[in-house]
Amino acid sequence: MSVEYLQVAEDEGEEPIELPTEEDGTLLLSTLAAQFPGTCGLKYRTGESKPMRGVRLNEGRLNPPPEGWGSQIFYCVFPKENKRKSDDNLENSTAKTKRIETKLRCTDLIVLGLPWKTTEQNLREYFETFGEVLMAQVKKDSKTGQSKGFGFIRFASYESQMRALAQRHVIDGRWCDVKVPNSKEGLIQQVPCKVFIGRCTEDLAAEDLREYFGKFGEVTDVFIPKPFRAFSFVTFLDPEVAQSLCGEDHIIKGVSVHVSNAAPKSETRGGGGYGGGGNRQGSHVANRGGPGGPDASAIYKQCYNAPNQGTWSNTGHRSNIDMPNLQNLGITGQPQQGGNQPNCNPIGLGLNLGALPMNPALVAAALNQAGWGLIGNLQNQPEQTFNQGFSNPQSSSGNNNPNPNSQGGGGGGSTGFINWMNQGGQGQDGQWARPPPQQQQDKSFLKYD
DNA sequence: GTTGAGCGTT
Repeated sequence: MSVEYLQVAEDEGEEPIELPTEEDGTLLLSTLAAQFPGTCGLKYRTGESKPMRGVRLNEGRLNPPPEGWGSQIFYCVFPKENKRKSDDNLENSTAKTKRIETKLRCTDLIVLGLPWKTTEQNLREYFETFGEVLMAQVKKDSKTGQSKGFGFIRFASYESQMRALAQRHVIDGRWCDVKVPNSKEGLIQQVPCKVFIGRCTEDLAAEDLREYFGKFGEVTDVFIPKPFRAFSFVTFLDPEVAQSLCGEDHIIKGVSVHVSNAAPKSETRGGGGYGGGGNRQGSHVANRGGPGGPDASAIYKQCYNAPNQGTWSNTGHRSNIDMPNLQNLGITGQPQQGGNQPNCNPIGLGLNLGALPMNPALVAAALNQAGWGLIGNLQNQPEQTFNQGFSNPQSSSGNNNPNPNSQGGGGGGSTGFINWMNQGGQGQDGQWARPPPQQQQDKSFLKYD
């Protein structure tokens, strides 16, 4: 049998090297990353003066273009870090860009939930797609050599570390969590990644915000409430960047917006509900870790049904930085089979959506408080996981398009819940067009008057 | 040869 090779270069103008493909014609991302550490994908030119085209990535395998790999040269794609160099046409192009170079030290990271079969080599190869891996070890029983199902990794760059911490992982077919050792919640940001953008106008689209704020650091999410509420949220990969922008005024497309902390103004109204529980060290940030309520995570655990190997494969969400780290929500589910799931309406954990006079802004605020600040990202979840209980009659759930590019909350919603949320304007008075099916009628902590 | 929340024999 002959192995097919394709030519890959780090960038245009660089000398390509040949990489072997697999039997099925795909190129393993790990193969690619072995030669180009830090790569997260491939792109290629379809013609002169045409834009680059991305190569499909699915389950760690890069799929050839329809016409095959051919003899053309493919170029590595690297995670966007410090994109722009100089922005002279910018009102706000101060030395801020430098802030994102703030280097924070790396720590060992614990990887929980490894399959028994995963070796240190596997572990290393998997995480090399996030950046240079300095150390990878799988803890084993000293006698039997059997894996204990967890291990440690160490990245060379804090950037990579944050990327790895920012999402859940599927390693050798199993959901795994990456955490800072002995930090209970894993990705608890001491500093919030999310900022509140006030004074937005309606023509400030998610893409505008993403592009503009992308100058200061990688933007992982943009959320614009619908209907229009004159504010939005921008989430950065680097909390330092988010922090550095707080309190500032920025001009985007001629609109002066104000950046501030994404903390909800009213922490907990009336004592009931969420805010109080998870608060630590006086921080009241929107996207701190898990829900404050003690039983919320239990409900999440019950509800969450991680995709099994047979179904997650066609979603293409791996290596997607936009994928929320569900462990923050108390979700540690593994693919589980059978069993009656309880109500999987995530709002059912306390938000009574059956109540009528509810507007999206309230929900957004409540979700924020409940630790669902990443809600804008959840549309990237495989439908069968997130959409349970939210099957929108308008969104045919037979459609399993990967929806690869997160446009934040403003993007073309594809999942039932997001659609449902975004339908807020369709009803009269900006009310929710219709409550989702399967809402729970009991405990409501949200008060609106 | 089994297991599935946790925290690293060096």
